[in-house]
Amino acid sequence: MFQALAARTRRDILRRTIDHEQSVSELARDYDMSFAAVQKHVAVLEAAELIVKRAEGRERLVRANPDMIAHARALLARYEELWRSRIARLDDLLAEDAAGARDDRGPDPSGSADRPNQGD
Amino acid sequence: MFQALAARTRRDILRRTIDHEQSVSELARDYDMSFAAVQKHVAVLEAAELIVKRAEGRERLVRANPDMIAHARALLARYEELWRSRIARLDDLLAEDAAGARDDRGPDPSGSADRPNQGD
DNA sequence: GTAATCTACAACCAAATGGTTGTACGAAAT
DNA sequence: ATTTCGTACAACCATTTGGTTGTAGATTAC
Repeated sequence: MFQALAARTRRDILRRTIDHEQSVSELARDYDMSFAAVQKHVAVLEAAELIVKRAEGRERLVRANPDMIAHARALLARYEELWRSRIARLDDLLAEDAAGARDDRGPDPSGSADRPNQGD
Repeated sequence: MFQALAARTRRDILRRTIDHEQSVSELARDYDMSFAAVQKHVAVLEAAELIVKRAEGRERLVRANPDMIAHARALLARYEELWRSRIARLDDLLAEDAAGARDDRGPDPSGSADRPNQGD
């Protein structure tokens, strides 16, 4: 699933089909690549269940599957949950430790806001 | 970034380094692949800023960067936001349509919004 | 000092990925 | 009926990916 989300074109297709369902050729029209290439991207998204297809005449209408998007988000949320529970554990340790030596060298979650630019 | 999250081994490294920072060789010890392979995975995660490395003697200690994980999650949340706003728009359209067609006072949210998919 | 350890990096390889063109087939339009 | 359109799929190609081994530089241990 993350593999399916890894290509920009596929994320764009996903975004567009959230808005409203579109046929494969409608989608393909707006990308600077062949119809077959877009069709393969759609197939990858379909295999990951991030979209669903529906036949209407000779067209195949594509729409996003919000359940799967939510699922991806939930997986990442679990990582954040791990992080928060780690902080909670550290807080506990520090609270106990604070009675003894107050050492200012440690993980600094509040100030760890590196620039979250670049890298999609 | 999604590309960096696409490989299971890398997601596992990420999960492990959320818990506590570990050296590259500590990480490598638990995978059935060469040290160099793990090192390359770490490099990919580092390039995506999903982890940061810190030198301590001859070791390189790896820890997850929760800001970047939150960023990934936020991107997916935007997709969900698009989905919700699409629903909201459809509700608006139906409400306007009801008000325009009739000189009736007030929208009709009771049961008329039953078909959010055009032509399903 | 020398040896062992941890890391980085280059060169190489097989497989997957992202793209192409060409072909084929059902549905729609003429 | 013939053509056009929308789709699927195969074959092919270049690049990337995920892995390997080997070499070299630091740092630590003996």
